[in-house]
Amino acid sequence: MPPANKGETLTEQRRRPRSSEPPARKRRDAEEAREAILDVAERHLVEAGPAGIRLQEVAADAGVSHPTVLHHFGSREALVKAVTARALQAIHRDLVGAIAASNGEVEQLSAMLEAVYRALHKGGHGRVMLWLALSGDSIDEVDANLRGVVDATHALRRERCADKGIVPTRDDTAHLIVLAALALVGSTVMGPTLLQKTGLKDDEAGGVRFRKWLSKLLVEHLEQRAV
Amino acid sequence: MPPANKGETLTEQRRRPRSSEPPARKRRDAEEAREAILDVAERHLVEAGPAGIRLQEVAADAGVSHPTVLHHFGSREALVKAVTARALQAIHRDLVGAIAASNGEVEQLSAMLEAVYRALHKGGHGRVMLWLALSGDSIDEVDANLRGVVDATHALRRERCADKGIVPTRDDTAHLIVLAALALVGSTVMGPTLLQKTGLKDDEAGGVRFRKWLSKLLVEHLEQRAV
DNA sequence: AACACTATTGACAAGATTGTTCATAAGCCC
DNA sequence: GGGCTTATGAACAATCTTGTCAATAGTGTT
Repeated sequence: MPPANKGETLTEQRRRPRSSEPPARKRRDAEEAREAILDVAERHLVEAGPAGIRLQEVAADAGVSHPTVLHHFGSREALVKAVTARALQAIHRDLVGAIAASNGEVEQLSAMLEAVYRALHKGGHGRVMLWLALSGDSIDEVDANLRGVVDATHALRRERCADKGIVPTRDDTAHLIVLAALALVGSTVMGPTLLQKTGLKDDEAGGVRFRKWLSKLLVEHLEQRAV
Repeated sequence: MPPANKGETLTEQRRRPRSSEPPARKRRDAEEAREAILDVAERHLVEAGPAGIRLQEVAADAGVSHPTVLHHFGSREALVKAVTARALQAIHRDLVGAIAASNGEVEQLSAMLEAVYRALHKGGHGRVMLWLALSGDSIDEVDANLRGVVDATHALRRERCADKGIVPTRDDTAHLIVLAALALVGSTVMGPTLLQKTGLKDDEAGGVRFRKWLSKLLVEHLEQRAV
């Protein structure tokens, strides 16, 4: 039968003296340890998604034992929540930074697309967004500002279109943003594959050319009468 | 795992007569059983990705025991390979069907986009493609015909453009296909979320409107001088 | 009806994974 | 230094997951 020995001797066994080597612990500040563990967990999140985060692997990569991870986060689920929350905040921050850096000048649309793509590519942010979207986790922390992006873009656009006497609808601008988001996020995961399978170059230059082409397409539309 | 007892009495135990109820087996043809198991496994693939396929869950949902699944597929990995291969063949078939159904007339581009989207949405094909792309599995079975799609589209386009004396480049057509693929595949996973977070309606009608808008955008470009 | 073939399953095994407990030790304050 | 807080890890436990093995039971063939 599995029970084997009963619990009387357990305390005895546990109190036996340490055999020989005191294995040199290093004690870090709690916040420091949390951040180090989260760094490792985020790499695993990017690579294998939330379901691929294993306590033992994360602990081993962070150079600690897995009970230490549990000590700092309480449970695996709490760790996953913490790492996704931190990753989504980083994505939000990087996206806002990328958009703000290239101020919404139409001439710089190509630069803006490139900056947003790099923000999504760096640190696997695009992958994280798709992992979470597929896994059913909410990504509210990220898209909370999408409405702001639409509104800001639309205001800028109406201002520029006033000269020509045409008034673009907000839905049109919103659709533009949705398309750009789908193209940029998707290309962080399927970009090289799609470029290669359509007969295009799948290296970095090929990606840059695609995004330049995309910005041209969008500018074409922006400078036309907007329905 | 607890060590439990050793194996001397195992044969004895195994040969003990069945206690009471012979639990009524139903025997299916091997091919039939394989397909039934693959159907269940594919649902799990759509829902949780290749890493989320569990032998016990698949077996339970298929109404068999997990050794039966192993009997038919040999190993979990072989099951995953079989289900992904079958899913990718189905995706290929549905995509070719959707593209062929609406013959590449520019006026019907909206209908074609809608048909391709429905093909990607039905049965979670878009989700499967993204799961596999994120998981690093190759999807060669699907995109083998992407080059064909590009070439066919480009031939049709050159024919139509001959009247106006402009010659579009193949790269331009390929970029169009890449953009459409990114938009349609991505919208099967992030579509409603993005529509909602940009302030658009996130129901089915909102999706249709986005794809109609996209077809308009593409037609605008197609009817212009092509660089 | 006897037999061969094989689809099916219960029982077991080995490893992986998460979580608990307790002793230890590192750092900090008096 | 002495004592307190707490970060850390060894050992253990419980469950999950894949895989093996042998017995059982349908199905068709002779």
